[in-house]
Amino acid sequence: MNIGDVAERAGLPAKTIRYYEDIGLVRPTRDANGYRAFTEQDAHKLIFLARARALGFSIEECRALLALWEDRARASADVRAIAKDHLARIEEKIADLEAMRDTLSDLVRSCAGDNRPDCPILTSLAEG
Amino acid sequence: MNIGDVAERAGLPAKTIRYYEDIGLVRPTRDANGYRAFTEQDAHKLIFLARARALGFSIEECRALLALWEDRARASADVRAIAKDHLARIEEKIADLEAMRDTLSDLVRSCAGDNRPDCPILTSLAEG
DNA sequence: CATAGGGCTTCCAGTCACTGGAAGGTCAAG
DNA sequence: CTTGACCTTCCAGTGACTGGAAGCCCTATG
Repeated sequence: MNIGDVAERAGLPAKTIRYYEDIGLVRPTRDANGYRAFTEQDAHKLIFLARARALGFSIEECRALLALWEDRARASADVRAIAKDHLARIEEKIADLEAMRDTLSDLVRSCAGDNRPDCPILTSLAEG
Repeated sequence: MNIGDVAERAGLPAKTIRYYEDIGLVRPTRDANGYRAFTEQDAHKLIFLARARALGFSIEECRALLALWEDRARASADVRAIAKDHLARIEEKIADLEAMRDTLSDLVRSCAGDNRPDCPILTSLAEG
């Protein structure tokens, strides 16, 4: 398979896949013409990566998950620990964003949004 | 005021303030010894910036907000538009993160997390 | 007067995960 | 034979800092 084929199958840009090779997440061989040759297994790996990335796992977490995936003697506890940590970070982020959203929507609601200069948004940023 | 003083007042690292000077958000003068000399106005600007950044506004949005803040002839509509756009992006992010959280917490819940290799998290990443 | 420490300066490099673009090789169709 | 889609490498840029090295400045103490 050429890079374009796996790219389509994984739903990832070819550039991203080249990058994944650079950092050692996939190791395709090469055809005589220098083109990357992806196996079916490589394609599965990339699909796995695309899904893990879509769930917000960092590249290093993906690397760890891939290693566990390929390790038949893994303990599911190790996988679960990674996912749990990640879940906790996501929940933190959501809480942070919700706090921003609440403040911002209050401010947006309180601002007339007309031609006049008076603006509670600016006042709040200036005065706390 | 030296950089350390404004840093403490604004709650920003000195490094960040130097960076803000680099990109033209503040323009302190210099003392004879080369130290940055911040005025009371600079301090207020930095406090404004710190608050806007804490609400998640990008640097370019902060630049625009700062310009509006300093423009007595501004229309509050312009400020409100920036805030509303930002609010919409935050709401998108929250929705994305909530989708991740929901999927992840299902997966974490379904995984035994013991010594055995069977892991629904990996299965789901591999098979969709 | 020397020195020790803290704060200040600049500049360079690294972060994360790509992304864009230039310059050029390869391949299949018409 | 040419066109156009694909592939290659390499370099640089993104956003918003952050870390670190090398060195100057200021104050306080011995």
